[in-house]
Amino acid sequence: MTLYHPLSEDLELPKVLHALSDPARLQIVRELDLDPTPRPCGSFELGVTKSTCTHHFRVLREAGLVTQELQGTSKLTSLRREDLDARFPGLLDAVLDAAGVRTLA
Amino acid sequence: MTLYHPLSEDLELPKVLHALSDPARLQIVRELDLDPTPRPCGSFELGVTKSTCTHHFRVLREAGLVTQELQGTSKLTSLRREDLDARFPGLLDAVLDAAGVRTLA
DNA sequence: CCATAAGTTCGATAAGCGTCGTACAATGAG
DNA sequence: CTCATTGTACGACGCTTATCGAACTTATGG
Repeated sequence: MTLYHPLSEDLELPKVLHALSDPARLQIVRELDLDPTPRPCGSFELGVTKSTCTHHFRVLREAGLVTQELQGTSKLTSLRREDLDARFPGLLDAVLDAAGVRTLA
Repeated sequence: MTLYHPLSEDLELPKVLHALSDPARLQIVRELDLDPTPRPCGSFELGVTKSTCTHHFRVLREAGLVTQELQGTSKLTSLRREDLDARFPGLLDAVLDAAGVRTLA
């Protein structure tokens, strides 16, 4: 069973914005931007349970913000920087800049 | 009774992104950007009822995206461009550019 | 082989959202 | 004054969301 990932050209702006409008998910994207090494879901400090975590990563993946590849019992997550920049130039940078203005409003 | 408008420095990124994540509201912001003349709420082609319209404008106002001033029986809406650019530089432009890529995904 | 670790799945719950219709308030035009 | 216009208030509706806990799956390390 392969994980669903929308094609770059099929990314929808409202879905992307909605995915980014949750503090936990914004935090995930932010951490992935600071350190682009693909990381397992569990390595994020989100203060939510595993099942909630699963939920947030699925939202991010289905909106096209991240990819997830299975690696043993882990699932490595990476930011889809190039795809996002291609489809919505400047958007991710602007959001990340905005998220950095304060310690995370 | 005066309408609530958050201060520029109090705008919260998740709220702003959420406000922009609805197609109808994105459309409103887009139209206000194309023609910055303050307009009454009724002058937007949104295909929703008046009460739904009221709802969307309140969400935009409370997120800090627009101002609304009473003028007779109308309520003139304007985009808070300067405030947004000051608080989240480049964000609005990036979103509007992204919204323009297709006819509104 | 067994135990652990990493995620998923499946309810469940409580809250929020987008939408509508109807009734209401306030202003401006005749 | 009266009426049309513009928008609000309120309640209702169905849907989605964020969250959790418990049970399950799957791979890895001893």
